[in-house]
Amino acid sequence: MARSKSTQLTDGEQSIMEVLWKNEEATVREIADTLSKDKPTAYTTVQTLCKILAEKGYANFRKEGKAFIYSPKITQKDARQSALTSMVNKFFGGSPKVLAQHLLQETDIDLDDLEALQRQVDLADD
Amino acid sequence: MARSKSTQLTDGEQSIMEVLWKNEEATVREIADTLSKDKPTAYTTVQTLCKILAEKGYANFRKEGKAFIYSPKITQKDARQSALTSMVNKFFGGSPKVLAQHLLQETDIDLDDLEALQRQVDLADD
DNA sequence: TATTTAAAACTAATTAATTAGTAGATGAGT
DNA sequence: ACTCATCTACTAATTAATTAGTTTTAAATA
Repeated sequence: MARSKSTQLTDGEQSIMEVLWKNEEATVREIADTLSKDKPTAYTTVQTLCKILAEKGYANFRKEGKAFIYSPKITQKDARQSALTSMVNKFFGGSPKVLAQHLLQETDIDLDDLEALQRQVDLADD
Repeated sequence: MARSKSTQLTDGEQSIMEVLWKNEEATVREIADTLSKDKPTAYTTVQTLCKILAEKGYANFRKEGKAFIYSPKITQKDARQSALTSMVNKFFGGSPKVLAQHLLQETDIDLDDLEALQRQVDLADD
């Protein structure tokens, strides 16, 4: 037996999704160029990862001319939620409250910050 | 080129650390038995993982008789912090506040809960 | 239309992660 | 001391993840 395919976004997949979320849609070329600003990335590497993202159901694609244009199939919010859930399960005994407590204890976030955030949440409907 | 060794705890490593944190220390046999309650796990599988945990600096070991006894070298709190930091970087643009906002929006945690947690934090000095 | 260019498709190599079997060493009990 | 149980050490197989080269195809342009 060996490892089973991760349901989570891997690091490589994640960095491409980041571009797709920012741009709404993008060609492989655009993604490769964007990622290469940060770290030189071969065109074919991006191509491979895009194909995997589509296979895994994270991205859609359509053909325009001879190039594929990729777009996100899941929202960033959903990806965050899914990552958060799995991390809470793995590290915080499945309890978001334990995570919240950890945040209050170990980061510089305090109640005032959270109250401010709460107000934003109440206002915006995103 | 291929993937580089993960600095994060992998799933397998994590499940063993969980036992070590709960028991303070444990033999391979004890860990294997504990994990097997959940999912049948070969003794040698646990043995391999324990060795890796020691190599990676997550666990200590000492010999007693012919058996090794493993103990955690990092605290659960540290593991949580490190996991949290890397997940905030990966999914929340490096901002714990964005994570906090997400928590308020997408989970059933509200400000009252957080205030209660804050009081606990203020009392306990852990 | 022939050529150039750029994209997809295919191929492939490497390594971590996962899982566990087998052989050999060692300590415990008789 | 000898046997038996058990532990470590060694070996190994599989697959996802990562990265990118090579070949083929198709669009653009001269």
